[in-house]
Amino acid sequence: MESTKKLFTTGEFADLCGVKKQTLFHYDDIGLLKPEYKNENGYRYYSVQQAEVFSVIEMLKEIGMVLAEIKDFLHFKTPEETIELLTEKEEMMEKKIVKMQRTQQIIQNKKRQIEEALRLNFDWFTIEMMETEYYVLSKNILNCSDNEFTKSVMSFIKYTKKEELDIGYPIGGLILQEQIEAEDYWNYSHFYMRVDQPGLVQPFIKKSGIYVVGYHKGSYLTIQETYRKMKKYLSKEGYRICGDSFEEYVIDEVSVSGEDNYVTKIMIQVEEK
Amino acid sequence: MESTKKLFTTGEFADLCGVKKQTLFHYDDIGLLKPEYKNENGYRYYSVQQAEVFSVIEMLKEIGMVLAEIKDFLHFKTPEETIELLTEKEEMMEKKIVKMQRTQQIIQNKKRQIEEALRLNFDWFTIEMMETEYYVLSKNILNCSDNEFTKSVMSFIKYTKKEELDIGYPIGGLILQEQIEAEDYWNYSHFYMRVDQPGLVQPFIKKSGIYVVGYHKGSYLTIQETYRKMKKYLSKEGYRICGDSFEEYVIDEVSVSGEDNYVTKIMIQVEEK
DNA sequence: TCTTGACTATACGGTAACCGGATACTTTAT
DNA sequence: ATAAAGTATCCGGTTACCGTATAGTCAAGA
Repeated sequence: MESTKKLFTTGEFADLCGVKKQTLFHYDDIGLLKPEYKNENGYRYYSVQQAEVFSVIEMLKEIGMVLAEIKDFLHFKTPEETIELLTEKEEMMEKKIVKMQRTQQIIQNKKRQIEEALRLNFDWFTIEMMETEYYVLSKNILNCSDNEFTKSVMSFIKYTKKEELDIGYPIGGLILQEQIEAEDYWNYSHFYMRVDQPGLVQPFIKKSGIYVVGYHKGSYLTIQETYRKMKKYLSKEGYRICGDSFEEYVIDEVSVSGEDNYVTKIMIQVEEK
Repeated sequence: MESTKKLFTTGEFADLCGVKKQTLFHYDDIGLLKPEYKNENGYRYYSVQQAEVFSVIEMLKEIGMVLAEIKDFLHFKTPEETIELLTEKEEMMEKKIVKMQRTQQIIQNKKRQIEEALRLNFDWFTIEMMETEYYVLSKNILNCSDNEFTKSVMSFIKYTKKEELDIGYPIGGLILQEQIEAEDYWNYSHFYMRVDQPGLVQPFIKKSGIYVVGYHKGSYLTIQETYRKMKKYLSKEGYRICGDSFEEYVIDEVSVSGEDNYVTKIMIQVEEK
């Protein structure tokens, strides 16, 4: 709305739109938003309406269109096409928002994980009552070759990505009771990832019950030390292992530098002797 | 979790992470994510843990950190700092989400506006009962100079931006009853923008009542034609203008090309003679 | 009317975070 | 041993600008 053509200079218009003059030069260059009028010396003058156009450009940018697309759109448009595009973009926005909310949840979970890790004492073992938890498992990787191992990791990680199962919980490794007893500590049977809701796919269930919980600090190459101490602790306290071992990196390269500072949480179901 | 160092080639790792090899080369170049091991021929090999690091990098990117920042962060980190950063970024995410939701709302309103405009007949006038609506107004711009005009538009638009009042409704122009009667059709008294909730600031109120509603197609320079027709219509139907005129561009450069296709909605409160 | 200071345009270079292609070399499976 | 598939490096290009230098222009006051 304006009474007569009252125009803005590039500087004013840039200020109005909250951008640099450069941006307007650029938009002029690529033909996205040409000033209403250019005087004989090349001075640009913009109208109020163009501020509306500018804000639409900003909006379309925000929903992920590149300038060239926006230009095309603003050139060949009918109200119907505009509605169509807006509808399409509205859906994209929705997806983006959902993705960001998921990321937010991941951040929260990671934070909680680190906070928990900060509060704990690595040298102690505890016996804890644990609730049922649900996991998705990778293929069986017991005694597998390097090649099969890499393939399994890949397909598992890609699977969790595709299904959007990663919500900030770490990837865990499952070691069967047999392997623990045989001191075959680096022979995982599966990878796992915790999921919140039992969901569509048949989940693996970590039974509720009493678990020994311990933390190993340092590279996984030295994890046998912690397992040995844990076994000693268990026999002293009168417990016996009665399930598989769940291993999770609770502190890894993400939050500290160097393997020596990694922390692995170990959980094994036990029973009183 | 892994039993022994089983490594991925660049191609495999890229596939695993869902990116191009180029990205990994780039991250290696800038020192953001260096492969665990490089053989004598320069072949890169990545570990499973690095996939975790990669996904954190992606997350940090998503929340708006540039690679250099991410690199710094991943280098000088303690769990405490990680938490601090995550907390900060979590808030940023929240704001971003809110902003996107606002954009979504704007899109919805624009769509509705265009849809309404598509359904209407430009050549008819109607008498409608209208509910109370709330507006924010610009400074008074009656009889003002070009310079004052531009200044007022600027401060008004900047104000609506700052206060985030623009939720997809068009900027409107208010013409006082006097001006309408004097056929002084381009002398606006204020700009306005409709707001949903009465909010903090003292809003201007468009009273509920009966309004004549008409649409002008074409440049605002020819709007007097529509006003004349409207007046004729009103006297024929036995109505008299009893309020100011509210003008809104319902179809502008945003959805069509060229002033000739613009559509201005005109609303004036009336009473029976 | 002239001067001065604030503003403007153009041109050129640079930035981030990659992408794609060309070329030459390695690995690996047969 | 050989071929197919994969890899590294170099180089240029991309998008949406930002900064700076230079030169020209505008507008307000003396």
